[in-house]
Amino acid sequence: MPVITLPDGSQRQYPRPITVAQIAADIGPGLARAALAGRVNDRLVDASFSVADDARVSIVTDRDPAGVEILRHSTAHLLAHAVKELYPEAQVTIGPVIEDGFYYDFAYKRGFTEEDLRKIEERMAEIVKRNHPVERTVMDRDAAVEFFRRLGEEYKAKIIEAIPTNEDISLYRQGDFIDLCRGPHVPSTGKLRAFKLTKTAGAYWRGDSKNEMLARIYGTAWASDEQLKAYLHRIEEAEKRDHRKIGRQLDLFHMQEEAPGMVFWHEHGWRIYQAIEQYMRELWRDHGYREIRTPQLVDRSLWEKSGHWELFHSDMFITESEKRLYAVKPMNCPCHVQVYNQGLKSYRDLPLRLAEFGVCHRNEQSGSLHGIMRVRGFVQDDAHIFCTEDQMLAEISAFIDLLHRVYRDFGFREITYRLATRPPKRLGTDEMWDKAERVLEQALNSKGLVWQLVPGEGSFYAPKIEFHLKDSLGRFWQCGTIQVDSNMPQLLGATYIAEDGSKKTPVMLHRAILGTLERFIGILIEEYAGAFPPWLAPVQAVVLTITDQQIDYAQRITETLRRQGLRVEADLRNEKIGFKIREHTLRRVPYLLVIGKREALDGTLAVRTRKGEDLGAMTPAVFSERLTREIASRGVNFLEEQQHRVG
RNA sequence: GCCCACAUAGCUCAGUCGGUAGAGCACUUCCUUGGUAAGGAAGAGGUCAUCGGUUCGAUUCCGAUUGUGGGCUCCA
Repeated sequence: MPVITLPDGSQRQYPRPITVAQIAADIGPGLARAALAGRVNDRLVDASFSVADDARVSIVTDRDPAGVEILRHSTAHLLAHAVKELYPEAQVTIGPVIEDGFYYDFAYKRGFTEEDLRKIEERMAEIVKRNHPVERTVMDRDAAVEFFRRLGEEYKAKIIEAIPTNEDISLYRQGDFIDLCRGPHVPSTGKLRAFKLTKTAGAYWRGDSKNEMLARIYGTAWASDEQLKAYLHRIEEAEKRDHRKIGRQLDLFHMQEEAPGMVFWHEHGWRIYQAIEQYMRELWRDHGYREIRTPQLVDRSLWEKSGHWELFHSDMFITESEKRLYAVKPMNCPCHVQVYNQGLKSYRDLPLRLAEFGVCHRNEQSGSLHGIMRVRGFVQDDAHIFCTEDQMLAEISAFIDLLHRVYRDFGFREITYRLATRPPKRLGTDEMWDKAERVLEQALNSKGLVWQLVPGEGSFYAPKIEFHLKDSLGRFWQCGTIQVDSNMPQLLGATYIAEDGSKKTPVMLHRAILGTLERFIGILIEEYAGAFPPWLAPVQAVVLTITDQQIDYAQRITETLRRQGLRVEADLRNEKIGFKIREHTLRRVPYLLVIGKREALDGTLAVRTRKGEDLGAMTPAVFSERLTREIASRGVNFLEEQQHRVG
């Protein structure tokens, strides 16, 4: 006699065990149709799940985020079902839900083509029409292994073998297709409607590059066609913000075949770059950092001492001169230790913070290059803090505060925090790693941050906190980092004289806020879709003449504004004003200063923003004063606020 | 590095079932001096990524290389 408590608090009693679907039907026919699954005492279950005891039950529909996840998961099964029907030789492996969709990996003699995708999609629609019930069965582990072996599904068998032997395995069947799955799933294939296969890709079996490549198919699935359409539209819009596209449109930089993974910065891109450098320099100055500069090429012996030669070798560009081998520096840390090592250091010198816009090169795998986000030549806003163990926590904490301040100034709200711990290939003792990981964790917690643990992803010399930002397509990129390292100072002989006169090894904190200027600017371009706030905009204002009569006045004004440190250009071309407005609006110039007969006569400017607002006429002095104030406050346009986030 | 796709004018893209190419924008010149998102006309511009193969003939078909894109692995 189970008593069922519904989310609204109401209770229903049934004479015998009852399924979630029956409860839904008992509540109403609409809900019965909409039911995808159930939640019984907070556990997600199939609609066919039978409730025997008293329980809290809610019906999961596609209005529930968990319901949409179930849709996506079931659509992954639908995809596998279709693939097995069309390509029986393909073996199924795994098919998880991801953000906005799902994928499924198949072992097949070749990758799937666009043509295949169309066929598979059609077959999926057909299976939906057949409306197969989706049924759950349970098998013991060994029987399940045997079962999939007999089907020729070696990968599934291997997956199940990894599950403890005494556990039961749940299988889901729809028509002739059976897959291993924890579930839950939709009650029948007819529930799946709004989906689309989006792309194919290769992916290693078990995510290990030593293993064979599988053929992956990505798809997206939604509760309704409208939602699917909205999603596809959102992706299309996001692609317009691609930094590579905008970089070309705004003439910020280019890359070319002869220098893969290296950026040719053009004047306008370089202005953004310099604005950021200048900003960071001021911050360094105000927070006790000392800026230095170290060499590009360093003899192999230093890299051997630091461990790079052994553990980072394939990432380094090596060059030879007079029978000596040099590496182009992939990191600045060993060089910074050399600067530290000049002269005796006392505990009184600590913490010592050495900063550099460090030009580094890494021979990244060709396949991982990506616009200016992932390059081979880059500049880090790098610094190394040499300190005692007692000072670590305070330094890390101050660093996180500084990073937050910087990200806020650039307009970023959403930061993802990850703690990456010791990798398999590493330097040093476990005690060192224990201590280093602990202090990073402590710092994160003391800030009350929500963070994610990523075991094994630290660098070879230290664990790290990673600060990630999102690009326009929602892909995460690590920008900031802080790493606690006792290895490097020891290997490179860094010491200080402690209070008691003994020689001690300092701890070294590796840290970057932007990460690399290249990646950071890439993210920035996508965040603002090229419409930079005035303090970063390569051109802050353009003076536009209406006729040739105003050329002299326009040139005078432009010169005046430039002398005040503003990035101002003049457009004196013999073109109609509408044409010029259009062009500079498309270039996202924050302010357009129109000069016609009236303005020339009054000694004013007609100010228009890139959003199209008319700010009316003002004198050059007033405009300059307002813009200067705005730049100093690092605000977005006085009329724009945070509108870059919308649309 | 691996899987798949792609590479045509400065940009965005058509096109050639194998007979060496076309549009729009941009560019140059001329006309136009026009008040807030494209004024008009003419002109110039391409070894169809590179190298090789097949062919009477290759930008087109095949192969390799390089680069780019989407993923995977790796990473800031």
